[in-house]
Amino acid sequence: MNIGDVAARSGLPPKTIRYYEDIGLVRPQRGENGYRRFRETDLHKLSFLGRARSLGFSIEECRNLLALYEDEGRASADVRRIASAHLDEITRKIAELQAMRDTLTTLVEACSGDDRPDCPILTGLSRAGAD
Amino acid sequence: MNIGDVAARSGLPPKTIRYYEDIGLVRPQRGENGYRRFRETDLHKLSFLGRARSLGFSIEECRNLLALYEDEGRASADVRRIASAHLDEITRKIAELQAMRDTLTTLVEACSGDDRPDCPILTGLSRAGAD
DNA sequence: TATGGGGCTTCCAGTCACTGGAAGGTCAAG
DNA sequence: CTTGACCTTCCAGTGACTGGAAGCCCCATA
Repeated sequence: MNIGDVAARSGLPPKTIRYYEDIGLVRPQRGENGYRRFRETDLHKLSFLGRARSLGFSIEECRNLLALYEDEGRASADVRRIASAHLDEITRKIAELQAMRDTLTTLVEACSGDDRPDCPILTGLSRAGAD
Repeated sequence: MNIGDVAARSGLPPKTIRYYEDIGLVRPQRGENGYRRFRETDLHKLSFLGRARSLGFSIEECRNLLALYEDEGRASADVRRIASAHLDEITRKIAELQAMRDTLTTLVEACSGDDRPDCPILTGLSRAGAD
């Protein structure tokens, strides 16, 4: 398979696949013309990476997950540890965003949104009081 | 005020304040020794920026908000429009993170997390099925 | 007056995970 | 033989800082 084929089948852009090779996540072979030649296992890896990335795992986390994926003697505890840590991080981010949303919702609802200059949003942003 | 003073009073690191000057968000004066000299209005702007950033507004959004903040003839509708768009974006991100969390939670709960290699998390990441 | 320490300056490089674009080689169809 | 799609590499840019180096400046103390 050429890069375009794996791109279509994995859902990843060719640029991203080249980048993943650059950083050592996949190691496709090369044809005589210099083109990358991907095997089925490469495709599986890339699909795995695409799904892990879409769940928000960082590249380094993906690298570790991929290593465990390929290690037949792994302990599932190691996988679980990575996933749990990531889950905590996601939960933290959700809480952070919800706090932003709550504050912003209050401000937006208080703003008349007309052609007058008075604006509780700007007041809220400029006030030194409690956030 | 020197940069250390505004940093302490605004809560922003000196590096960030210099960066904000670089990109034209603040324009402190300069003393004879080359040091930045901040006035109270500069401090207000920086505090405003700090709060807007902490609510997740991008730098460009901050720039626009700051311009409206300083424009006595603004229409609050313009402020509200920016804030509402940002609110929508936050809501979208929360939904995205919650979808990740749901999927991940299911996977993590299904994983025994012991020293055996079987792992539903890895299976979930490698399977071609519906996400 | 020397010196020490902290604060200030600029500039360069790195972060993360790509993404865009330029310049050029390769391949299959018509 | 040409056209156009595909492939290659390399360089630069994104956003919003952050770290670090090299070098002034200022003040207090010995």
